[in-house]
Amino acid sequence: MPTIQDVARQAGVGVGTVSRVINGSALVSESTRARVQVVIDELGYRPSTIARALSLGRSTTVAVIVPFFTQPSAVERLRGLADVINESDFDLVLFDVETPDQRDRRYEMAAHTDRAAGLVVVSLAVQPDVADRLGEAQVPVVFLDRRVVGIPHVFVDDVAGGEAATRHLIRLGHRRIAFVGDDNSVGFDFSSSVDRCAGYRLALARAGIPEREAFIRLGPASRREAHRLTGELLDLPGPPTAVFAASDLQAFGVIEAARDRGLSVPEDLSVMGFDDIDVSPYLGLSTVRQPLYQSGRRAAEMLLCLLSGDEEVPASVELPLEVVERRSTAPPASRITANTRPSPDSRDSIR
Amino acid sequence: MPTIQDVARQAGVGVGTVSRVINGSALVSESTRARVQVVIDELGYRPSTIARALSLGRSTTVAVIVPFFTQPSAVERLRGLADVINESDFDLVLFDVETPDQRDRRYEMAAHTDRAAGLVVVSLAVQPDVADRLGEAQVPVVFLDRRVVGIPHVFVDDVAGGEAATRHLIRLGHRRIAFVGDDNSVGFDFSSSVDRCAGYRLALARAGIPEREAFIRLGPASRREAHRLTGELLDLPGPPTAVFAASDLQAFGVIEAARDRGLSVPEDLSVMGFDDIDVSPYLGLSTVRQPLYQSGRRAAEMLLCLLSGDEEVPASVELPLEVVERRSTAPPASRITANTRPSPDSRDSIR
DNA sequence: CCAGAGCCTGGAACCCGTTCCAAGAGAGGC
DNA sequence: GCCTCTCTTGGAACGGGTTCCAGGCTCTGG
Repeated sequence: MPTIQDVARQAGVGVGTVSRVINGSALVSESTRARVQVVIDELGYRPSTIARALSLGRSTTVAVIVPFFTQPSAVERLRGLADVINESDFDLVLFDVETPDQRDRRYEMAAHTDRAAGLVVVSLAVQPDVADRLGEAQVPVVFLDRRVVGIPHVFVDDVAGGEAATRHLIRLGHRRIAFVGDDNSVGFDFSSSVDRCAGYRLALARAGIPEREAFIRLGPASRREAHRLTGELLDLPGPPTAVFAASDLQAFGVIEAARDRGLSVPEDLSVMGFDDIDVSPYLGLSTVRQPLYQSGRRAAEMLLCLLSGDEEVPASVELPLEVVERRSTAPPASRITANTRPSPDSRDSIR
Repeated sequence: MPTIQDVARQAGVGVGTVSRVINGSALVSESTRARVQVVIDELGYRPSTIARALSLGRSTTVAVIVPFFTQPSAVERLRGLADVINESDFDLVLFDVETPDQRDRRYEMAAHTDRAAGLVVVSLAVQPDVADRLGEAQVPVVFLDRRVVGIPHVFVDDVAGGEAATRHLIRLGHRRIAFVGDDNSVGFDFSSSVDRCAGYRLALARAGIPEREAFIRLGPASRREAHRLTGELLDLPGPPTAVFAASDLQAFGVIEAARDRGLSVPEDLSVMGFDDIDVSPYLGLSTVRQPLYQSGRRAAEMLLCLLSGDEEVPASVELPLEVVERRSTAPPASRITANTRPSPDSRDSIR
C-alpha cells in the first residue's frame, strides 16, 4: 500500500505538498497539483484514515447506541441515521444494547476513548454522572427519542400522543379503555411508554372517565407479553372495549389475544397502537404515527452540524404526531351484541 | 486526556513498561505492575484506539456491507453479526447499500483503505476484479447469503429450499403452482430468488408437472410489487391454486392481493414464503425457515477466526433449511367449490 | 537594481501507541 | 570474587498523516 511518502518521492515534491493536494488546499500551484494528482492516480494511493485521525486528533466515526435494534421502530430510525451519516465523510459504528450493563459499558467507552467523533443515543436514559463525563470528554452527543436537558435531542411529545390516541377511542364512544405498556423491567427506564400512559390518563380525566387501576397493565415490551396482559384484561369483570397499546408491536399482541378468545377486532375490541411501523398499514392497525425515519435523519443532521462546529444547532427538535385511523378501531357497537350474550355476571363466573 | 507519556512520567517508569502493563505482558515485575496500575486508575487513562491501530497497522473495526438493511431478513442477520462482533474487541461499522453505485464505492473503500480490519458482505455479488483487489488488499472477507468460490462464506441451499417449498405444495395436491420472485431490477444480481426459482422448476419437473411460463412472475422485491404480480396471475385463464413467493415479504403481498379479490387463504389460494421472518409465525405464513440470526453469528465468527490468524477456518458453512407448515397452505379443496361457481370459460370472459 | 511582499514549497515536529534493542540489576555457579 | 545468565526496564524508532515554519522564488514598485 502506497503512503504519502511514496507519492511525494515519485512526484518529486514534499509530503506537505501532497497533503495539500489531497485536502484541496488553495496554496498549491495548478501545475504541481496536476503532477501530484497523476502520481496519486497511478499508484492508487488512498490516505490512511487511521493516520489521518491520529494526526487530526479526531476520528471519522460516529457511534450510534441503540437498544434492541431489531425492533421495527429502531430499524426505521437507524435507516434515517445511516442515510445521513453514510452520505457524509463519517462512518457509522453500531452498538446494540440489550442490558443495562452493556449500556454502561458503551457510555464508558464513549466518554473515555477517542473511538468516535460523535454519538447518537437512541431512547436510552442518561445518568447525570455519565452526562457530566460526556460533557468533559467534549464528544458531541445527540439524543433521539429522549428529552435530555442541556443536550441536543430529537423527540416527539409522547404525552400528547397518548392523549390523542385515547381521545380517539373516547370519541368513538368507548369508556372502558385499557392501557397495555412497558414496565421497564429491562432496567432501561425508557420514557415513551410512561409518557404515553400519562397521556392516556390525561385524556380519561378530561373526558371525566374514572380511571380503573386494573385497566393499566404493564410488562416487558414484547408481543408475547402484551398477549398475556390482554388475557388478564379480558378476564376482568366488565372488560375493556378498547385497548391502547404503547407500541404497534404490543398492539399486535393485543389483537392476537383477542382473536385467540374468539373476539373480533374491532367489533368486540378496538385496538390502538403507537409508532406506525411499516407493517401496520398492511395489518390495518389504527395508530399514532411518528416520523421514525425522519427522526433518525434529523438526529444525524444535528450531530453533523455539531461536528462541523456549526453554532446554529437547535437545542431540540420536536417532530409531529398524527392519529391514523384504520380497521382496528370502531365504535363499541359490539356491546349491544355482547349484551345479547350471557349477562356480564354469568360471564364473570365463567372466568 | 492523559496519554501513555503522562502515565509513565507520573509512575516514574518508561512508556514501554506502561504499554506492557496495559497489554498484560509477562515481562513486568509484580510491584511495577501494581504501581503503574494505580496511576492508570488515578488518571483514568484509556489508550487511544486510533494510535494503537496506527501502531499495530490494523484497525479495530469490522465493516459490514448490507443491501437494504431495513428488510426484516437483513435485520435478523445483522443482529447475529452485531452480537458476535460487539462481544469481541472489534467495532461494527455499518454500510447500507441501496444502489449498485453505492455498492461499488463500498467495495472500493474496503479494498483500498485500512478503514476496516475485516469485511462481511451480505447477499451482494462480487465482480471478479473486485475479488482480486480484495485479495491483494489482504483484508479478510466473509460472504453471507452468497456463494463465492475461494472466499469463505455462509449460505443456504436456495435451490433445495425452493424445491422443498414447491414439493410441499405438490404434496398437498396442487398442480397449478406459480412463482413470484425478484427480477433483480436494482442491479444487485441477488442469487437467492433465482436459485429458489430453479428449485421450483426442479420440483415441477420431478413431479412431471409441465412448466407454464406465465406462472413465473418477476418484479422488484417488495410487497407492493408482489401484490401487483399476483393480480396478473389471478387474471390468467386457469389461475394458480398455489403461489410460492421468493420471500416472506413478497408472500404477504400475495396474500394481500388474494384477499383484495375476495379469495381466502388457504381455501382459494395456498401461499408459501421463504425466510421465516419474525412476523411470519404471527401471520400464520407457511414458509421455508432459514436460520437468519445464526447465519449472522456464523459469518462473524468466521471473520473473527480469520482475523485472529486462525488457520482452521472452514471454506464455507451451509446452514439447514426447514419447511414450516402454518395456516397459509392447504390442499386445493377449494377447486371443488370453485367449480360450483361459474365455469372456467365464463370466468375467463369476465376478465 | 534593490527591497519588500506574496506565493509556493520542503521538511521537521507532532499525534500516541507498540516493539525492539541495549543495558542495568540481581542471582547463581564455580 | 568474578562471570554468566535471566529478569526488568528505559527509550528510540516507527507507523502515516497534518501543520507550521522557514526559505526560495517571482513579481512589483520605487
